Amino acid sequence: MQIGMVAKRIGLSVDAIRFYERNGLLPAPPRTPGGFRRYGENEVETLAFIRRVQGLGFRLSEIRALLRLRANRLQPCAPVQRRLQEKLTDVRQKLADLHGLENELRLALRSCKRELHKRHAHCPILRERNLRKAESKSES
Amino acid sequence: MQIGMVAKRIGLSVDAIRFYERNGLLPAPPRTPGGFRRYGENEVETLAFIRRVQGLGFRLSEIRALLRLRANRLQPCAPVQRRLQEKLTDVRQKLADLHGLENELRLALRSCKRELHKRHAHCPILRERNLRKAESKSES
DNA sequence: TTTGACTCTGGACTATACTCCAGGGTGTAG
DNA sequence: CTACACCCTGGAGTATAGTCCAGAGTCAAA
Repeated sequence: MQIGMVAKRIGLSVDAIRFYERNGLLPAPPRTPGGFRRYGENEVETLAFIRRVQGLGFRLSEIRALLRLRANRLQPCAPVQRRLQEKLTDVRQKLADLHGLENELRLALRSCKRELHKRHAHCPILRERNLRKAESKSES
Repeated sequence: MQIGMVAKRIGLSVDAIRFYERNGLLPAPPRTPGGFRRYGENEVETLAFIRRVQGLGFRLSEIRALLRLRANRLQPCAPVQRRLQEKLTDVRQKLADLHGLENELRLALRSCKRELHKRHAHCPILRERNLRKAESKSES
């Protein structure tokens, strides 16, 4: 199978596959005498694996580590578990951050709407002194 | 006030402030005869504004637009409201995505743990055929 | 006047995960 | 044999939000 076919089957670009090879995620495959890469099902599986764990939020450097684990056939589960746990912690942190952000945005939006109701021309978001603290003496 | 002082007060790097100037977020301030930037409270407020809305998850290109709104003193609230609403929608989308991700990670982790209990040596994450579908005939 | 801290510019560099391109070669069907 | 689709390499470019640097100049105090 040549690279374009693999790309189509997995749903990646040809460039992406070559990029993975250059960056040590996919081993260099055998070539035709003319230099074309020839892939088998193994490589396709590896690429599918990459896509899948990428979908789990791992970045390529982390996937590289996972692939090394996968390469030696001992396949120890514990390190993977540790990584998953770390990733889960990350995700939960991000969730908390985003919840906070959502709240701030809701408040900001609400103050904006109140302002419109009162038919004031000035926006409380733009005029920051209304929101933070009244440190505004030196207003140009 | 010179740039280092402003940087310290706002909690930005000197380079970041110059970067904002280069990129049209902060107007070019007056200079000393020797070429040093001289800032007043106005600029400090603008930088505080930048930090604040950046904390609300806006990126610099969006902040640039907000600053333009802020510059003409009409200060229309409605466009700001629209942007806040869009940003809120974004954030909620991201939250949903992350919740999904969290769930997937939890499941992956659980299957990993089950496997350890059973004292199997192979990790279900690394051996993807256990998770996807059993299309494994051509296993090298 | 000298010192030391600060500032100036332009440009290169960081990380991420690729994409796009030119200029050339290959594989295969008709 | 010729066309045409496909592939090769190396390098540049994309977006984001800055950081880091050299080499030079400036400011204020002692």
